[in-house]
Amino acid sequence: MEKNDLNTLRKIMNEGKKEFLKKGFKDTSLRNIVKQAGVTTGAFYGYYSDKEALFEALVTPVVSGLRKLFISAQKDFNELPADIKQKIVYNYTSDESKRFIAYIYDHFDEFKLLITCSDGTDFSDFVHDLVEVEVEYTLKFIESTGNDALVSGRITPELLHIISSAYFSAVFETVKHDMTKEAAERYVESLNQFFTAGWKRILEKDED
Amino acid sequence: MEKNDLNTLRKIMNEGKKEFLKKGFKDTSLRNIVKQAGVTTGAFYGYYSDKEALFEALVTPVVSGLRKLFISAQKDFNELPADIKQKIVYNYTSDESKRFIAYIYDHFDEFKLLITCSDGTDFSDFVHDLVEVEVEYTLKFIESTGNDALVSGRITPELLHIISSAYFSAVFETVKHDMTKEAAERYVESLNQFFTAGWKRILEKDED
Amino acid sequence: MEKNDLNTLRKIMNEGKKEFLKKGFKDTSLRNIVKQAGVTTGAFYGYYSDKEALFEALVTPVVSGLRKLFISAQKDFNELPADIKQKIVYNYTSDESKRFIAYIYDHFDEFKLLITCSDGTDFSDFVHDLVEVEVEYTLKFIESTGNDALVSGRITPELLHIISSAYFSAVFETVKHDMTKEAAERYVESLNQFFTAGWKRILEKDED
Amino acid sequence: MEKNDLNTLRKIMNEGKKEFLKKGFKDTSLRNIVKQAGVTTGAFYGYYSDKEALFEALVTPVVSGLRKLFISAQKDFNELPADIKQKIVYNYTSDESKRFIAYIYDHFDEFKLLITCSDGTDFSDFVHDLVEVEVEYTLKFIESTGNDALVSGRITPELLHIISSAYFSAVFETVKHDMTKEAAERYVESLNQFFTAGWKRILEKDED
DNA sequence: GATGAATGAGCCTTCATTCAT
DNA sequence: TATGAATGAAGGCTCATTCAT
Repeated sequence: MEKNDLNTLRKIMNEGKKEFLKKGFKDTSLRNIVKQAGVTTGAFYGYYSDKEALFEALVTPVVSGLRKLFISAQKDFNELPADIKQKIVYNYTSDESKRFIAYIYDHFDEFKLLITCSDGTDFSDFVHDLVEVEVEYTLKFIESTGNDALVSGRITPELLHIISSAYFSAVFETVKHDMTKEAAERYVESLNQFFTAGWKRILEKDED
Repeated sequence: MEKNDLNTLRKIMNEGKKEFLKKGFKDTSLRNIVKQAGVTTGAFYGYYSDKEALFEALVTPVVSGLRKLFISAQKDFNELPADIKQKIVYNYTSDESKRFIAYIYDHFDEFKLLITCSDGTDFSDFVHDLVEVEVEYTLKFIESTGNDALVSGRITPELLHIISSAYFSAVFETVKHDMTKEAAERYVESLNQFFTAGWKRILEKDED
Repeated sequence: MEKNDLNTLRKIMNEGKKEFLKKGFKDTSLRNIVKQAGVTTGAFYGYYSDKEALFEALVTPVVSGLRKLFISAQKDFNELPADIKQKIVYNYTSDESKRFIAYIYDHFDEFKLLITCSDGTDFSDFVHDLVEVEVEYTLKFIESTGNDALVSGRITPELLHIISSAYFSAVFETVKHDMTKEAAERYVESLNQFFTAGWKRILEKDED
Repeated sequence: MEKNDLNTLRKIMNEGKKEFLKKGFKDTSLRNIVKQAGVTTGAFYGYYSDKEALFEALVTPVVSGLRKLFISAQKDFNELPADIKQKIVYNYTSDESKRFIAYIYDHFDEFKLLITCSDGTDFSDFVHDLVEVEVEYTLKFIESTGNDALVSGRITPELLHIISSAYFSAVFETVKHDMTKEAAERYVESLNQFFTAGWKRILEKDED
């Protein structure tokens, strides 16, 4: 029984993933999943309450995994003394990016699902979540270092949101384009340099 | 009613737009469009070959309009002497952005359609086109100014692609979030400063 | 077109009626109706919003027809002078019954549907409606003739309800058992005599 | 839990009763019963062959209990000398009714099941049985007392059936409406007076 | 006795599209 | 041009029941 249970569930998950990847959430039919998996619709509903529940099951672990990874990195950094933060912020970002990319490439299919095939699910803009976390911690960082960008109005939360969105969009382009992990690392490194310059520019006083 | 009868096509387009905006391309049913428009399915098929053709008709003009605007700006700039280009590049970008934003806000619904409701159509990533144009012209710019970023491998087309994607994603966040035109202009201005810094950083020699 | 329209609708109604009659509302499947009717599911939904809508369409005309007939008879009687009412009440009932039975037998299938096959629909206790009308008018009759049965508490609305239910149940037994119209008339006539005696008994003073 | 584990059968019966009462036989799903009962489908099928078998088990004891009670009362009465029967028939009915009501209220849920939730089962008109018994004994009574109602054709078995149906319908309205036992007793007493008058009327010679 | 995964036919309903008029 | 009835495949999902363990 144990063996068979795992098999059916595994088959459903595997084929579900494949189908979602191939056609996207909305155009994937349950019937097709179970047919490909060689099981019946009834069997499916023994495991999941509906199509979205399967998608969720496929994707939730990595969503919260990434989120946890990301938040803990932000938290750890945030708890450092202000002067240290100031000094290491860009290097820290670089290290963090590497772990971020590593995590993504350890669960590539799932991120592909999230980025490319999630329309019609609750995950259709999961990036938004990350953006919000980043914005939150960026605000904390700016405040804690005594930077005047916020109080002067040079930066607003909305602007941070937009910049952050730009950043994550760029990062997930690696997934959209099926880059190799190595390429992704290289590009994100460059991207970081690019963004670092940007951050420096808007965190420092205007000199237009 | 007489006046209303006059334009079946207009009614289809209006209601189609409304429905697509409300539910997205895939979840919009043709029957609902024609019902709302007060016409029949048969009438619809007199104008469009299918549901996607209507979406296309709604969106194609602004897609190519923006594309044309964008390309001509890039072309005009590209045809300037290298030293001039070098000097004015960032100001030029700023002006171009304003026209870009103006165009978007003159056709806000259509861009909303493209950004938010196009999943399932050929326009699901229409930004890609713009990115490619930008990459193409950025390459030309770099080459024509004798910058060594490309030959040194510091920059690759893929990296340009990613940065460009980031930029356009950010720009279209204004649409996603229903910003006012004025807010959008402000944010994109800031965004430009941010990206300008980035460009400077990666176009200049490494100094890590 | 007219001819075909009528045919499809008629076929759906006819076969729907047959199927409902054969299996009852809940056990009748739409698929079977349309299959028997030689049309498609899509065609069905052009006419009715769902299975219950078809049942309703089949049955509503006679439900309200009978109700109207019944109410108007009750009203007419109720508007007579009290002494006349007193005198003719039982004969009046007899005449009314005949028209009632006539109406039922003019729409026998529909009443069979209502009595035997309506479980799961809003008509599952349509008799209740008739009972309430009868109770309402019986109360008026008792009051208007100065009878003390109500004020003395010898009769209550609940008791009237029960007796009325008994009466209509009995009447519709004719349908349940597929009696001929002639048999039905005879039985209801006897039933009326039976109930008349009962009414006399409880409307008159207790003499236990 | 230990105690709870002790009686799988009881749990099935309890939850089955609850579910049938809540949704009716057809709309009750076996899966839901076993889920509520905290047992498995397999366990269920160890006790009952199918869903209807459970319903039957729930309801059969009281059906035959009532039947037995009813038949024995009828038999006892029937075995009395004709002249005695004649004299006491209506009082006898009254006493019998009390025991009848008592029995119903001792098994209220089961009767509710029978009256309100049995559609789709063989018990959907369990009253029929009682009616037939009553008709049978009424015929015997009429014959044994030498009444000419039958031979004269004034009364027929079908008429008896209808009147009997009316009576039992009325009695079970108490269950349909969740009357208290006391109210039920009162109403049935009134009902008996009502029906007694009716019986007298049709057993005696016509005098219209 | 009991498990509970699996069956698979069946349910109602929606859809883009066609076509005779 | 326009009608709108009809198509019929496909959708997600539920169900009583079985059976290997």
